[in-house]
Amino acid sequence: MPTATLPLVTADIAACCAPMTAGVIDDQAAERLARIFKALGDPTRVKLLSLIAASDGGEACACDLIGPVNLGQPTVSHHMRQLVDAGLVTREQRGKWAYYRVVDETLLAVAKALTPATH
Amino acid sequence: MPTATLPLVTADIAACCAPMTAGVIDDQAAERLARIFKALGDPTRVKLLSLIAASDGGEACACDLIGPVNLGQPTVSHHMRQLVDAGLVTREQRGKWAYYRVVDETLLAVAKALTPATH
DNA sequence: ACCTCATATCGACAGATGTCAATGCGAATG
DNA sequence: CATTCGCATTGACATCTGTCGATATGAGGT
Repeated sequence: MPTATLPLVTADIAACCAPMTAGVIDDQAAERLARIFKALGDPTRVKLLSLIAASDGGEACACDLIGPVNLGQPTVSHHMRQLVDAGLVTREQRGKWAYYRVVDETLLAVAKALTPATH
Repeated sequence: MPTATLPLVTADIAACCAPMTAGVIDDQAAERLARIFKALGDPTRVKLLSLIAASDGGEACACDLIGPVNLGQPTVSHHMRQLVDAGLVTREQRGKWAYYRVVDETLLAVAKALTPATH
C-alpha cells in the first residue's frame, strides 16, 4: 500500500452503508465497511476518537492526544493516520499544530449500517 | 487466550456503548468497543453477518455460509467464532447443524455508541 | 541563519491475523 | 457399530499491525 492519504470514504459514503441487515451486502460495500471497522478496531483509536469528539470546539491537536493515551508520539501519529485514512477524522494543519476533527457523517453512516432492520 | 467462548459483551452491553462522542470514554469501554469493531473489521465477517441477517427466519447454518464467501470451511468456522466471541451472533447446535443468529442488541448498542452527539 | 518545537516518516521487531490442509469429534443414518 | 456428514480444532505459514527509537520535515521564534 502506497503512502497516499486518500479519502477512502468519499461520496459513496451513503452507498456504503445501507443497513447491513437488510439484504446481502455486496463485496465492495463489505470491503468499505470493514475498512472503517478495522480503523475502529483498536482501543487506542477508539479513545482518540472519543478524545477529539469530547474536545472543546470539537477539535483537538495531536499534542493534546499524546498524554491521555500514554503512548509515544510516533505511535499516536500512526493511529491518527489510520483514522484519517478511514474517513473518521479530518486533519488540518494550523501553524505548527495539526488539528483533528471527527467526521460526523461517517459515524452516522456506519451507525445506520449497523442499525438492525425493523422486522 | 484460552479456548473459552465467553460472552464478551454481556449485561454491561449498555454501559459499553454510551455515545462515544459524548465524553471521554474510559479505557474499559474503549476496549469493549474496540473488541467488537475488530470483529467487524474484516470484509468476510461483514458479509457473513449480512448473510445471516438476510437469511430466512434470521438464522443460517454454517453450511449456507461457506458457498457465498468462497472460502474454506475451517476459515469460515474461524470467522464465525470471532463473531460469536464478540457477541455479534449466537450459535445454536441443532442436530448436525450449527445455526447462527444476529444479536440485534449488540448491533444497536454499537450503533448508539457511534451516533454523534447532537450539538 | 540558527534553534526550537510539533509532527511525520522510517526501520525494526514482536505479536496478532487470515488462510489452508489435515485431523478430530459428535450426531444422524445405514 | 461402522460410516457418513457437518463442523470445530490444530498446526503451519505468510502477511499485517502496534509499538518504539531515531531521524526527517517544516513552521515559528530569537
